[in-house]
Amino acid sequence: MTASATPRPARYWLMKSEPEECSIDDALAAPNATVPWTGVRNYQARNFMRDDMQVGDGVLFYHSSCPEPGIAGLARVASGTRTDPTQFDPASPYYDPKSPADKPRWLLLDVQAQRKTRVVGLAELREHPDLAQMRVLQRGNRLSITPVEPVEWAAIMEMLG
DNA sequence: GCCAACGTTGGC
DNA sequence: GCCAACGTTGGC
Repeated sequence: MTASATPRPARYWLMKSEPEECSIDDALAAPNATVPWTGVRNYQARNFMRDDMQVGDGVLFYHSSCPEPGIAGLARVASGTRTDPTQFDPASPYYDPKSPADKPRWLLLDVQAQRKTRVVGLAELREHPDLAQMRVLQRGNRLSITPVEPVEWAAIMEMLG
């Protein structure tokens, strides 16, 4: 008899992307609306991908470093991790000459865009009491991937209607 | 363009 | 292992 793995409850994440590089529109226009999440160069964010994110997890697609920063769409984790090839590409802005070819430092996973939303900006997010602890709203937050609590996800779904 | 916050680097 | 210097992020 085979032990059937009990799927863990869905988790939720916020992933930042500069829309000039890959906007929610760009992701939706990609084949199968799926894009490889290249360029993560922070160990904590990498470890989230490697250790905690699973196919099917919900993703808030966040636009950063742009005129209207905020949540701009919904997506899902669409693959497990694999080597991020941009770390070995000298022409890439994400090139990491210190990453050993036989032991790559950096990983990526696929993200499948589901839909574009209205932009929910930081000011609006800060108004919601359930979001007071949200990682992306904390002072000095710089992580490009952060966990989102179920209560926070629910509040944002409600804001989106 | 400013600047606060944070992670990384590297000398010691 | 400490910690100052430096580079990057990212909202404003």
